[in-house]
Amino acid sequence: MSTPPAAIDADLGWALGAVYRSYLKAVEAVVSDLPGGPRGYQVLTSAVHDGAGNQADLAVQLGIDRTVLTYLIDDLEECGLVERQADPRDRRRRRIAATHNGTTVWTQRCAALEHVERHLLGSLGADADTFRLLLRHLAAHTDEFDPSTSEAVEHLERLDETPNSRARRRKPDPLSP
Amino acid sequence: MSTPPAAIDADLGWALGAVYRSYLKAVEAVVSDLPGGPRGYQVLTSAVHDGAGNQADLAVQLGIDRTVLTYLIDDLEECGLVERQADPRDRRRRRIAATHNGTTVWTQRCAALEHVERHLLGSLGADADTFRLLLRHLAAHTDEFDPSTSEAVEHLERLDETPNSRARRRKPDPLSP
DNA sequence: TATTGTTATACTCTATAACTATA
DNA sequence: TATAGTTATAGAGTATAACAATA
Repeated sequence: MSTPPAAIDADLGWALGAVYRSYLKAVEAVVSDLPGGPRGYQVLTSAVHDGAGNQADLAVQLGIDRTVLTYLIDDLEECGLVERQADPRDRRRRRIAATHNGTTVWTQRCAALEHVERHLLGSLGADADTFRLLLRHLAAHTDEFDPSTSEAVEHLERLDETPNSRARRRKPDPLSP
Repeated sequence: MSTPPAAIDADLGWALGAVYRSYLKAVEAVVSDLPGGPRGYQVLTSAVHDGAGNQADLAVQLGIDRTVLTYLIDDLEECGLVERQADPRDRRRRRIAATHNGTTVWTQRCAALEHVERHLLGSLGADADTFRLLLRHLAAHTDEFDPSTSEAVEHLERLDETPNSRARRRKPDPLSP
């Protein structure tokens, strides 16, 4: 067999996953003692900057379920990094605010993360800033992408409806092309 | 409070996560009927291109445990997409090869994914190719990054050893800056 | 009635340990 | 003895459903 048309290196999803895993591994040393690890740090970031009005919005922003966020904030609050403040205008809502200690901890970790990220993007050389810029732009515009309106699905030939079974010991139907 | 120094949008980890989640959501419609979803597709990609010599290498490449890969290949094999072939030179090793059907399915999905990815990166305009290039470069060089040798950890002020407790109902020690 | 957040519970996904077979 | 792969099991992570408080 000659050179394959597109090896796994060409797969955008694989590359995204590989870089993301690499990032998580690199960052672990800096934030592993925070409850929730990298995600706990992101909650702290949002709290320091008053990023989200309430928990529901914050959960969407972080891509997690609101019930998961409850436990996460519980731990951060018990560590004295953030605190829940009732919104006087809507007493159902809770504003997540960083404590003084939380702000100090965040500032330190943020500086350390800058070093890690610089190292992580080091192989890009002068293009590291370009990558940051493009990635930030993408992240800011993800909500504009609606898969349901994509023509990619229509492009895909119709397949027999074989629902994806993740159950381990179930014999799946063979996929026909 | 004036403009915060660095909101969550500036966080590289958040941006990576947001884009990665967006990718997974976008791709789901194309690969959801494959066992393992996007990851099953990646195994199929590797199988089509003879990407990994054995399962252990493939597991490392995909960032998953080898025991997880076993179940994943089980399902793909039962669907008739890949098959395990014993390596004649080391009969412990199994080569994961795509079946004829698997190659056909992969070719179709790969074409559909191209559309999804183009749509996903659409907001970057002409810079989409640049982003792909930089991301691929990063993914190819992730192994060069060793967090243990990073100066970022030394940059971080020494903290009391407060191991990260993910247990839900345990009172964690308060973090001192 | 709808929404925010919480809690209990069930489910999914992943990792650990022990095993077989090959080297 | 060490390694590749498998299996059973335990564990971590996540989501579903029911609830209380507020709108």
